[in-house]
Amino acid sequence: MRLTDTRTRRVEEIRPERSRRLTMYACGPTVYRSQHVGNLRTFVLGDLISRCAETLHGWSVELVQNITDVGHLADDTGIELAGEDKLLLAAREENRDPFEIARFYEAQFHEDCAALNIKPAARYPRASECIELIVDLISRLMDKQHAYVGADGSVYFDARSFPSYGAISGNRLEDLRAGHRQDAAELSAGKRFHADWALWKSAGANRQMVWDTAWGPGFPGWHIECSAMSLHYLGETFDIHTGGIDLRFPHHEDERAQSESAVGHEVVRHWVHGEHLLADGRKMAKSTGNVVLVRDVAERGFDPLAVRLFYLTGRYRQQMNLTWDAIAGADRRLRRWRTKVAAWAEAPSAAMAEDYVGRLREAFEDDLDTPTALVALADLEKDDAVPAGAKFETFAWVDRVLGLDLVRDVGKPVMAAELPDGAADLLQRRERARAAKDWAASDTLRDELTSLGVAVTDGPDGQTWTVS
RNA sequence: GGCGGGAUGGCCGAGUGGCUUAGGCAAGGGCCUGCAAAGCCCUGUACGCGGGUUCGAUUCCCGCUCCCGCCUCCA
Repeated sequence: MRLTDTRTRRVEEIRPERSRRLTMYACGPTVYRSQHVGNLRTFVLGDLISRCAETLHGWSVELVQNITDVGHLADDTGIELAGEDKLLLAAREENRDPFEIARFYEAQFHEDCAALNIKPAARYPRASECIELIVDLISRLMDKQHAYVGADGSVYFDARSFPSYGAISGNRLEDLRAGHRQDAAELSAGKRFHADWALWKSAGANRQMVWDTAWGPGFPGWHIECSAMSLHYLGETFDIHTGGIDLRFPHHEDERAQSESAVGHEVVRHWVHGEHLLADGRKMAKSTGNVVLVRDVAERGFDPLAVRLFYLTGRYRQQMNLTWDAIAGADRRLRRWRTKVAAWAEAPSAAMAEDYVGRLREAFEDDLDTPTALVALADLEKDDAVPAGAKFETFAWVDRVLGLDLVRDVGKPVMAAELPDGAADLLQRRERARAAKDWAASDTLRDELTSLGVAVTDGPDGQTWTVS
């Protein structure tokens, strides 16, 4: 398996350190709002790596994904307003327990992942439940002189104590512009150097989500939880760390500095970053106002997995521009494939089409070249030389990587679908109308059946129907 | 100012020094149908701008323009 490593800036051969077990950490959601399809794109990236490892190599995958439910959550005001649970909104406005909010969005995150066929991680540690790990790690960094208590009582990491700072992002400490987006004085308060960052934030006036420590009451900084969790759950060396490209700096740079300063060597063997999903040509973000949620896709009548297929039409290292036309196109292709796969499943069984399997395998291995894999599938779909049974087996196999539920409709026509009330009668009347060549009545009845969710098709042997 | 990624036909999006210049969706034509839908077959339109290298560049080099992202909220 080859993947582009952000740190080495090259495509690297991935071999698990522990021969057949791939260890991976995926930066997870901050659960104070809904995850949008841009966030989900990155999670699908991790899922693709997992599925390739399992399906193509037979490796087991140990994936850990954090749930950030403390920290910068505390002073963020960006909560969803439209279509949200009113109780939740009230809780927020009345300054009720923020953990209620966190748990609500955490549950929603899992639902959205399930809708996109993202396989669950082995663990989803919550930051709020890893405070001990975090405090221990900060203590180690203090002991090793990589951290200090600032003038404001917060604990900071001393960026200049980590010589290879910038290895992932290409940034140089001396070139970073202090306070590029915020007031420099405010940001640097308590720090010795503007690029230092908080490991432990002093509670200040906050009363909720605050823990007591030797440095006083407070809460963890943004980056430290990932170091603490990954070191604890995956060990001092693990294979792959994924995340969105925006996390490359400062989040992953800082995480790397913390982890390596603590253990004294490189912890993450390969950093893999997914590019952004754009909408209207801009990064999808709440603040930009171009957010699309999984439920928005469903509400327009599209299968959420059309979004997953849409991701697959581009490479993970490229930005993609989301349009509803593109989603509609993916949705249509998805339906067509499912219908065909179901039809092929009825044919005599046959072994997989090995030449196509080879093409597919090679595409995935080549830095997750999913567009090329989809081309191979399009070719296979139309290849008359391949028996239907072999097409079925090959599509079923590849779906273990693609995760598109391509076999969803298999066996469906065999099962007797329940007709809605009155539909059987309409069908009988339509059959009589057709026999009498009363096309006007036939069309009216077809419309009525459609509104009941029964799709009628006319063929040489009369009408057939399916229930949607 | 530093760092990272782009600009391909109506839309999305691969890719390549020339060879049949992906694929999907849409569109146009056809088959099928009483008419549709679905399905099937066929068919266009392209490589941001200006130089250079080359027999030949969308692909390599130089310059330019524009776009997106990060520089301590960010997938």
